[in-house]
Amino acid sequence: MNAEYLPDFIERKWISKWEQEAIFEPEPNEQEKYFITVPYPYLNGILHAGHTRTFTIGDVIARHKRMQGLNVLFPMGFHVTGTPIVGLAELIKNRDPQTIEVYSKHHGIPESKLHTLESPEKIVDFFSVEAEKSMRSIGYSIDWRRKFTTTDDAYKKFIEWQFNHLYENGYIVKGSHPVKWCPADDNPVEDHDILHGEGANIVDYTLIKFEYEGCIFPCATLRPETTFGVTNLWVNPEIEYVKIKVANDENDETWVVSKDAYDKLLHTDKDIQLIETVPSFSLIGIKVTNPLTREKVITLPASFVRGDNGSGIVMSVPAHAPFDYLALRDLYDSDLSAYGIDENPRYIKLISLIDVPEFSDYPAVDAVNQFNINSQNDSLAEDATKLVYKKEYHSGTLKQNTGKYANIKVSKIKDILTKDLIDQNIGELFYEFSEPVVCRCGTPCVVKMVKGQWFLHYSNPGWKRTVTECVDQMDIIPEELRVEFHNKIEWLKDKACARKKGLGTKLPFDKAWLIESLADSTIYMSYYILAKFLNEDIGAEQLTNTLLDYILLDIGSLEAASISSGLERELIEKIKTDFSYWYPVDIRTSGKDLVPNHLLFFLFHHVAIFGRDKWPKSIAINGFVSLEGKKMSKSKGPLLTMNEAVHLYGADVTRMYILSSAEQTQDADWKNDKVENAKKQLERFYSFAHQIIKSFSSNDFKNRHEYNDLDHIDKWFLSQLQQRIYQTNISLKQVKTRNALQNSFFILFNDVKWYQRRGGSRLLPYILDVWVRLMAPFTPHLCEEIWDNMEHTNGNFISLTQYPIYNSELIDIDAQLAEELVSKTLEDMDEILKVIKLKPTTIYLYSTPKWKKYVFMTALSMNDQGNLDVGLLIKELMKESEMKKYGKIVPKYAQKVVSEIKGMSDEKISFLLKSNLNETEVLNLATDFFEKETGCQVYVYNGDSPEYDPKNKAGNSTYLKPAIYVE
RNA sequence: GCGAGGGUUGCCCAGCCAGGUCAAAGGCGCCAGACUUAAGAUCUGGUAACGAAGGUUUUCGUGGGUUCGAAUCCCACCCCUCGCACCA
Repeated sequence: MNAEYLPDFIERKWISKWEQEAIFEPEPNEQEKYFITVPYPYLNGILHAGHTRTFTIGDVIARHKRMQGLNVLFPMGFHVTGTPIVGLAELIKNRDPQTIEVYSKHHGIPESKLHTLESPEKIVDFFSVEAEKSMRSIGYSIDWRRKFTTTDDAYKKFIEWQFNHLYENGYIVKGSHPVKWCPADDNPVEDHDILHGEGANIVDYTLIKFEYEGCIFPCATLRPETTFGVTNLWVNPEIEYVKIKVANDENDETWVVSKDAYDKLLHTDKDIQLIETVPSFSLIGIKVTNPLTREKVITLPASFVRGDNGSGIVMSVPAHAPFDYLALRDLYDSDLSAYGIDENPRYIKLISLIDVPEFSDYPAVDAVNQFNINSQNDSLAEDATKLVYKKEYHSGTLKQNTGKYANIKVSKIKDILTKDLIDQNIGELFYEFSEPVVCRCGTPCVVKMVKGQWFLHYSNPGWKRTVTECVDQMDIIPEELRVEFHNKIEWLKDKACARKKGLGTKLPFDKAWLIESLADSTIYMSYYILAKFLNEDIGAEQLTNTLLDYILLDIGSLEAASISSGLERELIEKIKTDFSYWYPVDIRTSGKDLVPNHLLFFLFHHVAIFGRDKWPKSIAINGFVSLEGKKMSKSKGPLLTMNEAVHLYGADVTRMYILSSAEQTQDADWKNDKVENAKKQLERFYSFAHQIIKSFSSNDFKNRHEYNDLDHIDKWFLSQLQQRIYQTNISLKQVKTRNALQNSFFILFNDVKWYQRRGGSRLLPYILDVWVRLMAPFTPHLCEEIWDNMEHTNGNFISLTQYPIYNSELIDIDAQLAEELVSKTLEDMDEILKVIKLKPTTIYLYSTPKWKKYVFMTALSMNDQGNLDVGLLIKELMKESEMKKYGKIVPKYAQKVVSEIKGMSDEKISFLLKSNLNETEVLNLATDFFEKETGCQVYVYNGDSPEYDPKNKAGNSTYLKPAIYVE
C-alpha cells in the first residue's frame, strides 16, 4: 500500500476493475431487487456540479442498497429533445461570442472542437460521450448497457406507443390557450426571447358586456362580482375608440372599445372586423344597461382610464375601488355640459356589495381618507387600491344585494360567477399581461389564442385524484414535501404538449406536431429495461405497439407480439420477465426544481399508463448547488463541471464534499477551500488505514470477530460503534447523506481518537474493517484500495460486501455509562484546574457513598412507577434502617435527586435503570489516564470512608459525579 | 399576490416533526502544545462570557404565549431564497 494517498491512481485502477468484472450489470435473480433512477441529463452542455449532487446521491443509495444485499439496477440515458440543443447548434454555427466563450471556458471544450458542433446531431454525439466519460470517472455504479438518447428511433417508437395510449384513453384533448406572441415575428415568444417583461404573467380578466342601443360596451375586470356595485362607466375623452363587429355563435355583435383593445382582440380566437372610429365624446353622458342588474348607469369622463389596458372602458364601483371613488369625487360640482350632462354627479349613490370586517360599507372611501388622497392622479391611489383589494379578497363576503351569490367569500366567487356570466353571454374571458412585454425585436407582444392545440388534460379531476392516491401510497423524502406535491397536483392545468420546433418524436395521431419534451420523459424508466435488448439484438421497427402492450401492460398475447415484431417468443418472454422483475421504480431522486414539472408529470403518466403495481414507490428530493455563493448557469457561467471537480480534487473527495456540505433539501455551496479541507480529511483517513495495515498482519484482520477478554474501552468502542452504524443506516435510508457522513466518518473519527487516547488499540483492525465498509458508498475507490490491502477477503470487492449491520448485543450500557463518568470527571477536573490559580500536584477523587446511590436508584424506580415525589421518596427511604444514620442530610439530597431526575429524558432514565456501575472501580481503572491528562498524581477514595479529606470535599459527590479535591 | 423553504453560537452547517443528557454535534477558522534548526504539513487539546472549586449569567430573527422546563410547541410580526408553466 502506497504511503501517500494518490486519488487519481486509485480511482482509475478501481474503475477499470469494476468495468472488467462487470459488477454493476445486474440481471434478475432470486434476490430482492432495487430499481433506482435519477433524471437523465439534458445534453446542451457538460455535466456540472448540480448533476454531480443529484447523481452522487443516487449512486450512494445504489451502493448502500447493493451492499445490503439487494440486486440494484441504476441505469442512465440522455435527454436531447426540445429546442435548446437546436438553439445551441445555431449559436455555435454563427460563432456567437458569448456562447463560444462560455463553452470553451466554463464547459472546458477546446475551441477547435467546439467549432465542429454545428448541428444538433453532432452536439448530441459529443456530449453524450462526454457525459458518460464524466460519470464513469466519478465512479457511478451505472449499468451502461442500458444507455440511450431520446432521439433514438426505438425510443421514438416507445414514445409513440405512450402517446397512442394517452390519446385513446382521453388524456389528450384539443383546445386553445393563450400565449405570449410577437406580431412582428408571427411566433410565440419564450422567456429568453423577451427584451422587457420577463416576469409578466398572463392574467385572465372578465369582460362584462354593458349594453347601449344594440352596441356592447365591454368592461374588463379582475373582480366580476363588483358588477353588482357599478354606478357608472368611465371613458377617457383623450383616447381613440372604435366600433367593431365581433362574430358570435348565433349573432354578430357590435362592440365599442379603445383602438389598442381592438389591436389586441385581433390576436384572440375571435373574428373581428373594424366598422368605424368613434369620437370619445359621443360615448360620454349616455345611459348604458348593466347586463347583470339591468340598471341603467351613466358614462362619465376619467383621465385614469388607459387605452392599452383592458378594453379602454372601465366600470366604476366607487364603494370598493379607490380610483373609481376618486374619479367620481373629482367630478363633483364640475360643469359637464360639454358632454351633454347636466346632472351633478353628486346624485350618484355608492353601492356596497362586499362585507369586510375592518371597513365600513364603503372601503374605498375609508382607504382614500386613511391615505389622505387628493385626486385620481395621486400616486397613493395605487396603494389604497392594493390595500382594499387585498382585504376584500381575503376577508370579504358578498352581501344580500348579490342575490344568489350572497354570503359567498370573495376569494371563492370569481370562477363561479365568471362561468355563469359566460353561460348567459353577458361576460367573456379576456387575457392581458400583468406588465408590458416586449420582444427581442423591439415589438410589443400581445396575448394570442393558439387554436386547435393538443393538450395533456392534466386538469381532469379523475386523473388528479388517481395521482393523489399514488402520492399517498408513496414515500416522499423528505416527508415535508408531500404537501408540496399535493399543492402542485391541485394547481396543475392542462399543458400544451405539441410543438413545431426542436428535436423529438412526432405525435402519432397528428404528424404535423412534435411531442413536447417534458412529456416525452415521463415513463422512460421502463424503457431502460427494453434498452438493454435494443442495444443488443432488436431493431427499432420491431418495437411495435402490440409488442409493447404485451411486455409493458400484459395486454394481448405472446403469439400476437411475436408475429407483429418478428421476434422469438423466448426473447419476448425474457424481456417481459425482466420488466416485471425490475418494475416499478423503487426510488427516483432528483433536484427540487423538478417537483412542479417533471416529477409531477412522471406521476401523472405513470398512473395513466400503468397499473397500481407499477406505480413508483418513492421520490427523494435534493437542493441546488451554487458555486462560491453564486448561482451556476450553463449558458452564461459560472459553472463547475464534474470533470473539473474530479480532475482537481479526485472522485472520492468530490463525492464526499458534495454530500457533506448540506443536508437534503438545503442548497449546497461549493467552496474550493472547503473542498481542499475535505481532501485533507480523506488523506488523514488514508494514512490512518495505512498505519493500521502496516502495524497489523492480515491475520489480525481475518480474525476480526474473535476477541476474548475485552478491556473496558474495547467494550465501550464496540457499543459506540453500533450507534454509528445504526445512525448511518437510518440516515442513508432517509437520504440524509450529510448526517450519514457525519456518523460514518467525522464522529466515528472522533470516537477512534478517544479510543486511542484512552489507550485502546487491539480493536483497530476490526475498526478499520467496519469503518471502510461504512464509508464505501461515499468514497468507493479509496475504500476498495484499503479493503484490498487488508488482504483478508480473497479479492472480493468491497462494493459487493455486506454493509455493517447494527448489532444490539454489542451495546454495553455499563461501558458507555462508565466512559461518560470518566469523560465528565475529566471535564470537571479541567474546569477546576482552569479556575484555581495554584499549581496543582495532586488530585483526590471521592466516589459516591452507598447511601447516595441508594437514594438515587430508589428515586429512579419510583419515577419508573410514576409516583416520584420528594415526600414519598423520603418516607420510602426512611423505612431502611441504614438510611436513618443519614437522617439529617437525606431530605436535602433527596430533593436534589428528584429535580435532577425530573429533568432527565426518558431515554437517559431507562439507560440508568438498566445500568449497574461500580464508580470506584471505574475511576480506579482510569487513574493512569487522568494522570496523563492532568499531569497530577490522582488518588481515588471510596466516598463511604475516605482516608484523606482535609477540606471535607467528599460530601459534594453525587451519583455519577465524584467529589474532587485538588492540592 | 399565491405556494414552498429558510433566519442557530467567528464562518459553514446540524438539532426543531417525537420539549428535559443543549452553552447547543461536526467541519472550517482561531489559540495552545507536540514534532521540526525553523516554516509548512501532520498529530493532540482548547475555543460564549464571567469565575481562586466543578458554578453562574446571557444566547438559537423579533415580540408574546403554553409548560415545572422552550432552539424545539402555539400566536403575531420582520427579513431572505426559490417556483408560478408550456422552458428544460
